[in-house]
Amino acid sequence: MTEERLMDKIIEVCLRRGFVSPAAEIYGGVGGFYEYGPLGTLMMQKIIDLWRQIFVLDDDKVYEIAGSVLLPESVFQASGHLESFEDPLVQCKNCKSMFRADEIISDASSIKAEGLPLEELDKIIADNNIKCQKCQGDLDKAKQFNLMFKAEIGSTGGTTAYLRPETAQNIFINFKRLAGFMRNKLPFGIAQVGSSFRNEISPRNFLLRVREFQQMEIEMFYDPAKENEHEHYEEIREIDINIVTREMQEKGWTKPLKITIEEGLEKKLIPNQYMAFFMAMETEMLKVLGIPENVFWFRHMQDHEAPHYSAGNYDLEADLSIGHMEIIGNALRTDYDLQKHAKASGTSYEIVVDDKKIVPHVAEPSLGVGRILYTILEKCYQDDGRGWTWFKFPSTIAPLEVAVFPLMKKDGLAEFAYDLHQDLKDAGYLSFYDVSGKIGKRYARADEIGIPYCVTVDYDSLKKGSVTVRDRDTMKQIRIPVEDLEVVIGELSEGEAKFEEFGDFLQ
RNA sequence: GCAUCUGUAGUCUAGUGGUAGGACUGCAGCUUCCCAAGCUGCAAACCCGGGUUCGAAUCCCGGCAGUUGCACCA
Repeated sequence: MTEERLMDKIIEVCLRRGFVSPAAEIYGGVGGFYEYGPLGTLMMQKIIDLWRQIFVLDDDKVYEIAGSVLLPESVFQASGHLESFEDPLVQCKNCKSMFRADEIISDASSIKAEGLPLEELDKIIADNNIKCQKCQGDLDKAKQFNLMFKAEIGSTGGTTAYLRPETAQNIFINFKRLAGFMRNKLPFGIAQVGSSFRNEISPRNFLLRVREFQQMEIEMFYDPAKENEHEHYEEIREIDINIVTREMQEKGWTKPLKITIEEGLEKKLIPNQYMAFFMAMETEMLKVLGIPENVFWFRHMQDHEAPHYSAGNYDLEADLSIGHMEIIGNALRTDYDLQKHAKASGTSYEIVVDDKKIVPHVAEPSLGVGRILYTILEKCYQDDGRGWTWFKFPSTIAPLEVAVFPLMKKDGLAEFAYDLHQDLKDAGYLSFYDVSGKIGKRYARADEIGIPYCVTVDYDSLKKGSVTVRDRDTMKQIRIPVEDLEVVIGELSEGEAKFEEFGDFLQ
């Protein structure tokens, strides 16, 4: 008997219960693309809503935009993506290993081959008799591997364009107008949520490595001279975060360091208050989403791991069943992008601060919706060993928040229950009504998709006007008057009251 | 991308060169029924294309998709 992987169990539930499925499945599918079903979409919306509340709506200085997904080549020429996305690769004819052409050349000779055209790379490899690093076999011709999806705009194919590999570029290329909207006063942030595309060589691991993904990003613009004057610093100063420093990585670490934001800044483990703010809020957000604090941390990435635009990356990694996985990227982009676009376009991106002209610096939290969703699924997945499984979602993320069942279909119970369900929906709850099958099976069906509370209408409901409420995680029940139902569900969902506060457990 | 193994109803599977069974799920109903376990009935599948063959879902080739390993991952 082989142990079934946790990821496989989660995929199975996702397919069967309408969370996520492969794109174009009836035509054989297409690697790296997924479609969110009814429950997956509800969860995705809840993740985005929570992010928007925390990072955008709660902050007067942050506004959200919706930019174009397809952008002309000039944007990526300036941003540096064209250059760093197009790696020339060579393949060994014998063992089929792939190498980066410029790297294999610089390893084997003193020639700097970065950025050279393919023909020259081929010539250098031939002239210097460079062989495969593994088996000494002959190398095939170099070819470009482009991680951006290319498109042609116009019926005659006049303009080359690319699907954006990150949402951020929309914000940088609109900086002038956005700064104008913010009345040219720093600091301010521009947020965006939407699809980005990367033509990954080998998509793998379900939602974790995909070619189209939803990002939630903010570009926070600030004066680098005031990088430790964040408006909300006092509110986050004492929040605990987990961190893995570069020093720890060199020594080999087993457990992340738990420190307060304040300590992190004092010990220079966090570069500035803007990065600190995002790290604190991300920690809080994941906890609200049902991901325990002890399974994720911020890792200060090594220089060679950081993106081309970053002066320092503090990625949030989670401990998943398949290993450590980057869920959120926090990049210190400095003035890299604004300078690049200002120069390439001839637009001035300077802002006057204290009578001096500066180009703002940028701190960027980039959160992957799919990766966060998968992490929630994995961390909330419960298995009692008898083949019963359920998701222990908090109400904040549960795709459906309450289920209403009649104990039986007859004697008016069904009608009573259905009206109750409608009332809950009118009150704003994501309610689910089910009459099919036995009551126990309906509880199981609700548990499997993580509905936190089940309300059952029985004969006492008709006689005495009371219903039972069942807690998913303990399977315990209480009986409450029907008129209290909305308030009780509301307080339970908000986490304002404990289940047992509303009545004695039945049986 | 290379190598490897794999691809049968919604899910998990059995199976033979002569077009498929099961379990669970789903649906309809019975059972006065509060934790998926009773009964009846219904629905539902051989990844796609080509080849070999009288005949292939079963053999071969190619594609697509997935697993694992390598490589890649701004």
